[in-house]
Amino acid sequence: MGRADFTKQLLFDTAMKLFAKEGFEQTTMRAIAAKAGVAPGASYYHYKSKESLIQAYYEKLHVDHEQALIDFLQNEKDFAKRLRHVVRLKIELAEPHKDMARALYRVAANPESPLSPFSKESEELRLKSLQIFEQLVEGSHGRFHKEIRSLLPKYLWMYQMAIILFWIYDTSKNSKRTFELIDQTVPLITWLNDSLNSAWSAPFRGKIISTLKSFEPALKEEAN
Amino acid sequence: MGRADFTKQLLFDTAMKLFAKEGFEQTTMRAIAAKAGVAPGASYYHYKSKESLIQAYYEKLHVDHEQALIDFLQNEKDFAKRLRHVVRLKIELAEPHKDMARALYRVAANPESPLSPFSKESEELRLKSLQIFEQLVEGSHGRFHKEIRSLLPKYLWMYQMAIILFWIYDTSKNSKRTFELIDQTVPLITWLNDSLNSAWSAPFRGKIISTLKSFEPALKEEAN
DNA sequence: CCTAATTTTTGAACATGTTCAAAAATAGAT
DNA sequence: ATCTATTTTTGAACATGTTCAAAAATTAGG
Repeated sequence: MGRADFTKQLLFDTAMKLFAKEGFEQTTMRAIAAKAGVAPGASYYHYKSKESLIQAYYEKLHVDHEQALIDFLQNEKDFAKRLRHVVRLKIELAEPHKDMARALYRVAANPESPLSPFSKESEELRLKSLQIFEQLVEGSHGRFHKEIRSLLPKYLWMYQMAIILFWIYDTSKNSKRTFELIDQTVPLITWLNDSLNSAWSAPFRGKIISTLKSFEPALKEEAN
Repeated sequence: MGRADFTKQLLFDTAMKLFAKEGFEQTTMRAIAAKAGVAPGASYYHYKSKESLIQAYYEKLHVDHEQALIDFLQNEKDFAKRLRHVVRLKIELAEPHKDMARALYRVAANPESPLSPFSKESEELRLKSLQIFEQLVEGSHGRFHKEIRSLLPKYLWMYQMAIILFWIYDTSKNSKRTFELIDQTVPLITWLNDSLNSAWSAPFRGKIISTLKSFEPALKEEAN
């Protein structure tokens, strides 16, 4: 690890510590640099902005998530249980740094920002996240309508986004309500999915699928 | 109108003009003050922050929305048509200032911010927005399950929030895709609502209603 | 080793949102 | 009208994210 890599890692670690202790807003770039023993400008050599430190964190979060899921997804094959666990785990891992999530979310709200979940710059991370849900569906026992099955990963990704959104605003102790929400919505999703296989839903199935198709989250590239 | 009110209004108008022309980020408080012919500090006497100018805009947007709906809601009684029109109109009115919506959204992502849609400070506006949906449901022909009917306004408000969220990220020309999304999801909502009245949904109805109840958006006050 | 090119670091300077004590304008009371 | 209290305005100063030219450290070639 060269001098530069060392400094970069040091800045990241220092920033994470300070963000956790003081909060994202309250932590100044000067403080990070000072604590790391470098000049303020150094931070900007390694990280494009204060917010890009967050993206670095999110990449790490994703890796941790993926890592922690390997065993589980190999053993548990029930769709509902898989979905519940994947989403709960994401929140559990993110919980200690909630205000970083909020900060990211803030910047991410600007579609032109490179940190937007739909931007070109974050495409790589987005696709990696998607893979988790592809894997989730892939290894699941359970009946899926053929077309639904191919759309499902993207929509489950969206579902996770929605849960994260709820969590960001959730002020209950230990985000208790978010976990309750997951526990209550996962069965609904399963039920909805099962319903789409039932005969009674036939008349509407086509319409639903075409809506789902035309608005499926564009995770790969732009098209207006 | 006293001197202060005049200055306040002048600052608001000037800010809106500059935001529309240059964008929210690109417009500096100094520029607003200069164009309005006052000192920078004056802006902060009348508006707590740059973002609070946005809230002022959102209040105005709401009033415009309400105003423009009066006639329509009196004449059109079909639920789906009412919902479609209310939500489309909101977007149409907001469209010219999309990047202000984005800026608001950004700040709003912090639940501790007074601009958060769930904060105490914006409770008044939130309740007023809710009233539109109460009115919408109230005057609708159509069958509603009794318990659903009382929950519906809040969830339609949430639906509108979701549409706004989509719109914020929508980069299609004139936000075309957002309007398509509205046109396609309104029938789905109607269908879902109708479905809940059907016999086949009986076994799940209780569960759905209790989930809807326990997670109904807390638009009035906090409770963990 | 020595030198030149490249990478990394520095720290002062800049831009902009915001604060604040002092000044100016206004309103109220006598 | 004069004095006092209150409201409104001013503009310099501050905090912090960020930039950038110069300096220092490192690497590569001979």
